[in-house]
Amino acid sequence: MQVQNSDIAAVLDEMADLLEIDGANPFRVRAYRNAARMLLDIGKDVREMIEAGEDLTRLPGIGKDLAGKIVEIAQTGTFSELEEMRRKVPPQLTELLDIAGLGPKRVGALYRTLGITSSEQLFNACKDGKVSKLPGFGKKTEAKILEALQTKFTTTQRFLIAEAAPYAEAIRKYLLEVKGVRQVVVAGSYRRRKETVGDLDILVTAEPGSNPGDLFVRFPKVRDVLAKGSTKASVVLQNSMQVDMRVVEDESFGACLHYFTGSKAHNIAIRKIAQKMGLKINEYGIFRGDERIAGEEEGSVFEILGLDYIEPELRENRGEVEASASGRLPQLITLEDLKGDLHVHSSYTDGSASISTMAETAKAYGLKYIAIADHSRRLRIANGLDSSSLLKQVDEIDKLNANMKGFTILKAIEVDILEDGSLDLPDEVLKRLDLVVGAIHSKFNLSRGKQTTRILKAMDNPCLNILAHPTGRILLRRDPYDFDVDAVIKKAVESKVVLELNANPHRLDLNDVYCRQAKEAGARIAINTDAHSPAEFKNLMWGIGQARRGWLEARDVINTFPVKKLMKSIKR
DNA sequence: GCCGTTTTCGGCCCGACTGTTTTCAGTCG
Repeated sequence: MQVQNSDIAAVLDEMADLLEIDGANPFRVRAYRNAARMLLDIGKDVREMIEAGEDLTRLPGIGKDLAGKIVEIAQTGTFSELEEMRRKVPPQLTELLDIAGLGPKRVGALYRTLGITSSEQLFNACKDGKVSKLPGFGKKTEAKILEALQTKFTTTQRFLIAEAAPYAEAIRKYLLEVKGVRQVVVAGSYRRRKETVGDLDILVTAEPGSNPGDLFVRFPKVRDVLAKGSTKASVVLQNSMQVDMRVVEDESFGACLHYFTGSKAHNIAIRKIAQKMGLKINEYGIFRGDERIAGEEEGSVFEILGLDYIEPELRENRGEVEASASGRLPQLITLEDLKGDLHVHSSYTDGSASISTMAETAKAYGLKYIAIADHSRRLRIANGLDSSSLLKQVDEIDKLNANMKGFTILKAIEVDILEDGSLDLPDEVLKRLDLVVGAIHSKFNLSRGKQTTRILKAMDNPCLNILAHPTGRILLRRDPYDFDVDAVIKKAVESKVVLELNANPHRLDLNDVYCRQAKEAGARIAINTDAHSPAEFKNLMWGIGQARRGWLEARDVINTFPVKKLMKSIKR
């Protein structure tokens, strides 16, 4: 297994944790954390950069020191200072940081005074009343730790954005009915359309005197109230999702919305610019000295700093601030730009509805075409089509199209890419179709080399038009298969094979970073639902969210084209 | 540990809530 960026990031993050527990300079800790985050964001394989002799100090936040350490990690999986630190601070301590209410200072104190290194030891120490006697700890803290340990309270659980959406909407509606409440907006990673969210951040403006927090903590699905003040409250829902609510004055609404939309890294970048201009930004507004000069509208935050408005999906400090300053922000794709869906299933295989029902539903969603791309014969479990059933389907589609007005059903297949890189149906049959979507549904565990060769070979087949869910990940459940994404993107550019952004909220594959990498390399994307039922067309919104996070514009996405242009441009 | 139109040292985003204190440290976002 090759060392990936995420492996290097994990090692740097561990160092940051241990340094923090050891009481190191917080800015030094931040340097490690920033470096770890940057590695996850750049969309370039650092190991390959090293092999190519590239200068790592040109990466943001990487100086001579960290560059050397990253090289060492890439070669050995660790670095000498971390090994030294592990001898000084037991690495198991980092697990205690996951306990709610325990941060590096307290974990360090528990270790130094009581020698605690595991949650079991911590549990016993609390039971014996030893923890409450430590300076800085008390009875309440001890009880909180015990409760957290007993309920196995984890703050690290994440939820698919589509899972969080019904809760976000329900809480929004609930709060809007509270007397005196004027505005309710769900901010945070939900507003940035991140593929998974750790919590919900809700921003409220209300008449003076009304107290939305009182009702917020009584929302029916609340399990625990973590904190409740006059302007801020936090609760945990029955499904363990944390929800934070913040009440602000109207005059601060814009600044607060920007602040609570984040990301943290984006906010820091914005505040640095303000600082250079002698201004101060906080969640209440933009200030010159004590004078508030803006804050009611979110747009004013950018305007005052001389920046173009940055859409929430871009706010990750991945270059959007610089692009905004120089007028180079992308014109992000919107849901309305989509004209069709090129990956739709029917009851011919594992879909729940007939071709005509899927077509009618797509039409009702405002689409002008869909491609019926059912499974091929290899996928027995899904009743995959052989050549003759596929040709029957082709006949049915021809008949349906004869009676369609202003809508086209394209003839397609989601053909299995077999282990050797060949396609699961003969070329003569595939050539009868309007387009061919290829996908991997087996042998996920091939070696990196073999998996890459398999995909590249499939892309060499001129029948193939679209590579479906290219990395094969299932969010929160299954990692992507191991292959060389850079090579596949390069091949997509050369071969004109389109890469799919699968809009199913469990997949969202390609992800944001790869979408952007593909766009910059000159590859084209198709945003497809992979719908197995009529209800799944609504998933296009999650695909659009991820596409926008990947800086995609309408021209990068082929199913924004009218059907004629689409058919012309998909030809290889 | 990084960084530089206050450039090789001295900064590094900012504030709310809690609990343990009696003015503040720790945690969290």
